[in-house]
Amino acid sequence: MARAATTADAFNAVAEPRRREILDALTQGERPVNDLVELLGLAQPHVSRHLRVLREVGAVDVRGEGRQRLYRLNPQALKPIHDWVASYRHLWEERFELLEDVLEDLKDEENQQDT
Amino acid sequence: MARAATTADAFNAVAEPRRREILDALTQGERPVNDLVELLGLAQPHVSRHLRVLREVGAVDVRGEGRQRLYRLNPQALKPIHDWVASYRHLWEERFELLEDVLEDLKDEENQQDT
DNA sequence: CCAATGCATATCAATATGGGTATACAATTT
DNA sequence: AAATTGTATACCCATATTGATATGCATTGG
Repeated sequence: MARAATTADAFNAVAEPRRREILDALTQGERPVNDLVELLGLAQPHVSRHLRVLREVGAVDVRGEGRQRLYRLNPQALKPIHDWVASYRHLWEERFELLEDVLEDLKDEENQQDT
Repeated sequence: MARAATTADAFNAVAEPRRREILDALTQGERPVNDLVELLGLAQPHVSRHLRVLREVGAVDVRGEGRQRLYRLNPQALKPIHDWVASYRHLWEERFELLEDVLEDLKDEENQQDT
């Protein structure tokens, strides 16, 4: 048996650095393929391929706009990853650091309310 | 070019479900290989192989104890993953849910203080 | 209607995976 | 010292990946 398909789940899809870059870029908002091609400095077919993988695990959505295809982030697909690692967090963080982070979360929360 | 090695980084190492199971098991504490063999229901050579990958990315440490090899979790190796997904968290969570989680974190924190 | 633009897909190569099985090695026990 | 237990490593196979390149298809412009 070979390694699990990259489309098997978000864990596999996101193991590829370029795909993480794509997702990172999409946090800025919807983008057509060529934007990503430029941003990543990859050949267009590669970007399309990566986007396909991301689409198959539900990490991005597409929308046709004229002859462009606009890709948009679908962050919920990353939740399983978050949930899994999050359960390890207390193991590497000391108590005080943990508290700090929680307080930071609260601050972030407030900032968002202002937005 | 082929896919990145599973030992390339924690992202790749952890993309394999069995390796996540191993890490999950190790949250309970140090364990010899055969314990994991039983827990996972995998052949011993496979478990050893998975452990090697996890060792190479720093996710576990080993210690020889008699003829056993005791593996222990090294959770800090997962921090990069956490940090990456965490930045997406606010994108999938609604404000109220976020607040709830923060409160839950606080509660967890208190519980740990009691431990 | 034909050309051009924006993407997607197909194909080829090189690679390394994960599982199976056999075997080597190390520490213990008898 | 020989046998046993606990692990690691070597080798085989089938598979699917990433990158390159060429090509197909759809939408829009002239």
